[in-house]
Amino acid sequence: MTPRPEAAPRAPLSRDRVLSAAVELADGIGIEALSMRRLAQELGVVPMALYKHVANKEQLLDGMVEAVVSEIDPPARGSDWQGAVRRRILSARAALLGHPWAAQVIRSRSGPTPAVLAYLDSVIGMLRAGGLSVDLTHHAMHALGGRVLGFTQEVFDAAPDPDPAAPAAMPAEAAAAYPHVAELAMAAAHDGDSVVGGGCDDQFEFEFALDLLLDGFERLRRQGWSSGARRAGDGLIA
Amino acid sequence: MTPRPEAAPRAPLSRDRVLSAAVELADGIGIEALSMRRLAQELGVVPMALYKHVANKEQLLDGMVEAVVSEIDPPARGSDWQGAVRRRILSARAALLGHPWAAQVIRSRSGPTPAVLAYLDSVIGMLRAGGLSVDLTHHAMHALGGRVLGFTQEVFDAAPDPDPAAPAAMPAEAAAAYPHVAELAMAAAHDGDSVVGGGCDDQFEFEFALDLLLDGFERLRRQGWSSGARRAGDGLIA
DNA sequence: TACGGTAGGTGTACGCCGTACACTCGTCAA
DNA sequence: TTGACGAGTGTACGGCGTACACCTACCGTA
Repeated sequence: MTPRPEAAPRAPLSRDRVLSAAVELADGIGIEALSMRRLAQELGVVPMALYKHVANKEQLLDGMVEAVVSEIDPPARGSDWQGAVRRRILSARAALLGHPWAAQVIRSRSGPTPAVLAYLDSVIGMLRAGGLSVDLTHHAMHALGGRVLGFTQEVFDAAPDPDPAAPAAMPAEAAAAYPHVAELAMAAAHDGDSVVGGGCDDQFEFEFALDLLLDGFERLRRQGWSSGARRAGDGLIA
Repeated sequence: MTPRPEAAPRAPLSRDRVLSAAVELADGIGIEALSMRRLAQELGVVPMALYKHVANKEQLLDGMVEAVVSEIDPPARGSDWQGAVRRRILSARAALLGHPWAAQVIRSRSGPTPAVLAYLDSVIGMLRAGGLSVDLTHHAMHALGGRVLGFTQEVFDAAPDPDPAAPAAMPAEAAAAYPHVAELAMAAAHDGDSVVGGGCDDQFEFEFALDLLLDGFERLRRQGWSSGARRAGDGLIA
């Protein structure tokens, strides 16, 4: 009667259990509050027990990234390259949207994890299949940057406003000092947009920028653009 | 003879001295190694002395951002709006390029500091003066995102390769698993580009993406685009 | 049945971190 | 002369990641 449930004997740890608990905890309390000690406590275990399953906190974060990136839908078939890439990127965005910490963690890693690499590989493949040259594909991937994984590229990481009831119509003194910002904030009155990036329609902003880039790539493809010609100067497009 | 230089009596601290020492130290040892204790030591002072000049580490970081952003050249006059915005953004990039930690710190702040706000205000003003509608300007600013301050938008923050002599031609096994990535890495042989973002010409990539966006804005302006019409779907441009 | 190796969980401890709080000491106005 | 004040100090606390030694339950083998 060794495994008798006299006091809920706690399931044994495993790397997967550690990682998914970490993801869930980060979702709940934020990545900056996620510590090895806090995670251990959540799992009903002493902190050092975690180190039997992950080498250190860095590797824990890597594992969390892998877990999240693996949720991205596989690529769909058919249709034009722009639509295909668009759908894939939007599904990446959807997958990462529930894990606001993921962008920051991925950016902070020094190199890509296998799942990220596989994802990037698939997007590159779609661009190539769409007829973009290696050269153009290369620059397109740089131009997309983190956006390829669905990251928003705001100046600030846009912590959700803790008090959405007072959307801060800009303190009037500030509005005078920064008139153009104030004009934008005023106009974005579809909800209380504070400065830039407060309460706008993130999804629309994301798709706007994405489509602008994809259209640009397609235009360059059609005209056989190559990075050899026309470097600096005014405008890539004649 | 109180201030006699018997042992280099150390200049008194000041907020400015603290901030500029912090900027210099972060440039030297990296932002993650910058601690209040380390900074104090650099200034020949006990850690708590810093707290007479900055409220806490958060405010220290804010002050560092202000210091760096204030280095951005003032806007130039004349010429078309694209050229003007382009030059301003490239000078922001130039200013922040010497402080690789700045992008990360700015992103991690929850709100904009005054200098950042003033800079954004000036860029918005240039777009408006160029004839973009409030609506289009708003979305353009979101599309630019951190790029408006010269941030690169790579998936990874691209720590400089500590061993540039071994540029990692991709381990062959990896090349097989990620063929499209390998193709790109191979082609970007103008130097040892590892994966995506290793050793490419960052300045070119930045200008490529920037010009693509600016051209897109101008195109939308010319056709009187408004976010009211044509939301989701395939392509912003008819 | 006895035994030795091993994998997983524990406990203690170290050196960092940010910073609260009480203090000393030099300067200067009244 | 005194007393307030601002700058720098010293000590201490709670948190962090994790090295290292330990215990213990389980296993295959002899």
